[in-house]
Amino acid sequence: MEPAKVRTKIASQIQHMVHSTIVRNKRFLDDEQLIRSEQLAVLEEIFNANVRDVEIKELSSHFAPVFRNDHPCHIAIWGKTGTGKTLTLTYFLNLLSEMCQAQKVPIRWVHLDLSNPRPCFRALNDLACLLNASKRYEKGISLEEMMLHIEEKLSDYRGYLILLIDEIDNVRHDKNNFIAFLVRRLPQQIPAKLVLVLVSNRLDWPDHLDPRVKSFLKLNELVFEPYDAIDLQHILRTRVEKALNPEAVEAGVIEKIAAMASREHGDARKAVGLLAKSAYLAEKAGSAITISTVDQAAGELQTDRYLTLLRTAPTQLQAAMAAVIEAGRKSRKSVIGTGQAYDAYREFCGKRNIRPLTARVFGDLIAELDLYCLLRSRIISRGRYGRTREITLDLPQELVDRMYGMILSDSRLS
DNA sequence: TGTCCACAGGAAATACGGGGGT
DNA sequence: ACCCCCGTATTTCCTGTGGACA
Repeated sequence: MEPAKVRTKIASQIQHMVHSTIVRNKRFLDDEQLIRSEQLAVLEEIFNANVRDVEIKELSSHFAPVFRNDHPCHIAIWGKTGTGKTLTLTYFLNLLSEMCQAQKVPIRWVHLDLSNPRPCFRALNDLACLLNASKRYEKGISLEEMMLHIEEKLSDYRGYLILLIDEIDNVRHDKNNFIAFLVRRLPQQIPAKLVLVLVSNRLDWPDHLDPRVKSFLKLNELVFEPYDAIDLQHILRTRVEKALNPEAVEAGVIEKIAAMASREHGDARKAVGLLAKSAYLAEKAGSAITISTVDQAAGELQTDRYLTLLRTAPTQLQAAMAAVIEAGRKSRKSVIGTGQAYDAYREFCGKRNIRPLTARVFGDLIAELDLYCLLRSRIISRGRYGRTREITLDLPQELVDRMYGMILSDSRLS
């Protein structure tokens, strides 16, 4: 085909895609891809629907002293992942600073995101960067100097300073040092009115703190409940309007996704993920999103979860899984005993040049796989023929085959 | 009723590895 | 750079167990 024709053909295909598409704006199905103003727009709509109303009210009353020139105390926020802690706080603090500006109250807030773990030094360095107090260091500067940088930078700021510290329990090693700096030292060294907002998904993190630091840490507490089905429906509707062609979403779909998500975890991100997957599947099939599309999408997400779980698992666990699959194929009965599985495991390790572990650990590996629901095992007694674990693979055959293939192709198994 | 199978799974011993101090 | 220490992974050792079978 000559180039010009190819070009018109592709162009018409694209045109077609644009018109027939279910997904209008893919980015609204994934928060990572949204720029800040878009995120806020989404939030605006969600909060207008009274979702997270209680929490916003709590926050408002906590920060109300700001307008009376008082000093609010620190606040700890707890809640599971996907309950919108970060987003709600970002939204709220933006709102707060707007109001403060209107009333000429000097305020500043920074968001220190520790969603992946890092040592005290990194956390401090990141904080310093956010405050424009220093450049990024790999090493070569002591904690002390870093703290001085921060203090110096803030030495002439007299307004409110709000530090939103996300996933604070991710500070490894000398967590005490980090908190102590924020709670005890910093407020004394700088004139600003410091308010810490400490976000975490573990209720028990202050328990590991040095008691001396802990006693200084006067906290107000706020817990984010998981979203319920109604909240999730609001959230999903907003996304459908922004990201999809609403006509392509059949009645009941949103309700179904919301119900599934709230029953399982109440995690909004996962709910939106399910919506995204459904939309993707429907688009591929050229149909609207129906209830059965959602079921299919949920199934695929489940499959993906199993596969990634296994992919990221330690080699020995993979080997154990592969051995169970092999043993299951060989015996052609649905159940296998620990002994057979262990034999298969040794054989597998021999072939692939892995050092086999003892039967004792192998038993623990099986228990772990059971925990992950990758297989099912129960202990039975066969009388004088001994006691053993009865291992069953009751996952769909297709999934088992994919898992097996994935393990074999793993680069760590040479 | 006692025996004995074929493991489970707890406890202690030991090997390993990585971080922190010097 | 080196070593030491400590937490974790693994091994070793051992006791316990439910029920078929004689």
